[in-house]
Amino acid sequence: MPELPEVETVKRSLEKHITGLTFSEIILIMPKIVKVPAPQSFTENVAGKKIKKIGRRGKYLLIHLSDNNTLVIHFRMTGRLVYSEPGTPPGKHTHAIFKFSNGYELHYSDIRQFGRISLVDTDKLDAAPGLKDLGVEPFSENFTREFLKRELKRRRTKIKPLLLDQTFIAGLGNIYADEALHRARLSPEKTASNLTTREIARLYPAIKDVLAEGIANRGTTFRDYVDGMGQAGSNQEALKVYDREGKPCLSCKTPIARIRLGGRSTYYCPKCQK
DNA sequence: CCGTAACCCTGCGTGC
DNA sequence: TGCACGCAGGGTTACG
Repeated sequence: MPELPEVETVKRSLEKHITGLTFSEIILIMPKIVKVPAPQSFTENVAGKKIKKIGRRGKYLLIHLSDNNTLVIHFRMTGRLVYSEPGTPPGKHTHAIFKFSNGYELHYSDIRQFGRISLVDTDKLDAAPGLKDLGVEPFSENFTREFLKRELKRRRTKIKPLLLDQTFIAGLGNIYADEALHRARLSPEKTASNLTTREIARLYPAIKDVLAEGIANRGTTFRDYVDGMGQAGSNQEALKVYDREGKPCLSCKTPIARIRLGGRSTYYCPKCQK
C-alpha cells in the first residue's frame, strides 16, 4: 500500500522519464476512478498537455501540466502507475491509459479500485478535496520536534491512530506508523498527550528515519506495490514489526503481537514498546 | 473531541 | 480449476 516512501519512489522513478512529455490521448477504461471533472472533460483536458513537473504531497502524486492544471493521483491500496512500452496491452485491472506523443504510455491500474484521479487547477491545489486538510509534510521544515511535542500534548487519542491521521502528519500509513513506534520503543496504545519529552525525542527522529529508510529501499512491496517503472521495492526486508505477528522481535525475541487500533491491524513488541 | 463502523472492492486464506 | 465465506486495508463519512 503506497504510503509516503512508495509515492515518493513512484515520483522519482517517473519524473526522469516523463517530465517534458506531451499527452496525446487518454483512454479511460473505468470512468469511476476519475473524481473530477466529468470523464469526457477529463480526457479532453489532459490530451495535448505537456508534463511540467512531478510532485508529491503526503500520499498524493501530483503531475503538473503545462496549462496550469494538475493531475492529482491517490493510489489508496493497490493503485499503480507504470511507464510502459508503446502498445502494451491493458491488464485485467488497467483502468486508464495515458498515451504520450512519443508512443509510450502511462498505465494506471488498481486491483481494488479504491484509488482516484482528479484534474484540478494548480493554483487551487491547496484547496482541492483531500489535499486541503492534509497535515504537515514529515520532511518539511514545519515538522519540528517542537511542533510534534506541541501537537501531541493537546491530543487525547492513542498515538498509533493519531500517526495515521493524515490531517496531522501527511504520508504515514499502517506500515510506517508501526515501524516508527517500534523504533521509538513506544506502545501504540499510549495516549498522545501522556508522552514525555524524552519519549517524543525518540519518536520524532523515528518517524523521519523509517520514512527515509523506506525511500532509500525504494518502498515496501508486499504484493502489489511497484514504482513508476514497474520495479518492486525492498523495504519489506527491513521491517521490524509490520506483518510479523508471532515472529520473534529482532531486538528481544519476544513474539510480535497484533492488536486492532482505530480499525487497523497494529503490530508491536509487548516487551520493547512500553 | 474521540471512538467505532460502514463503505468501496478483489484476492486470498481457511474450513468443509 | 471446488466452493462459500470472511478478512484486509486508506480515506471519507456517519453516528453515538
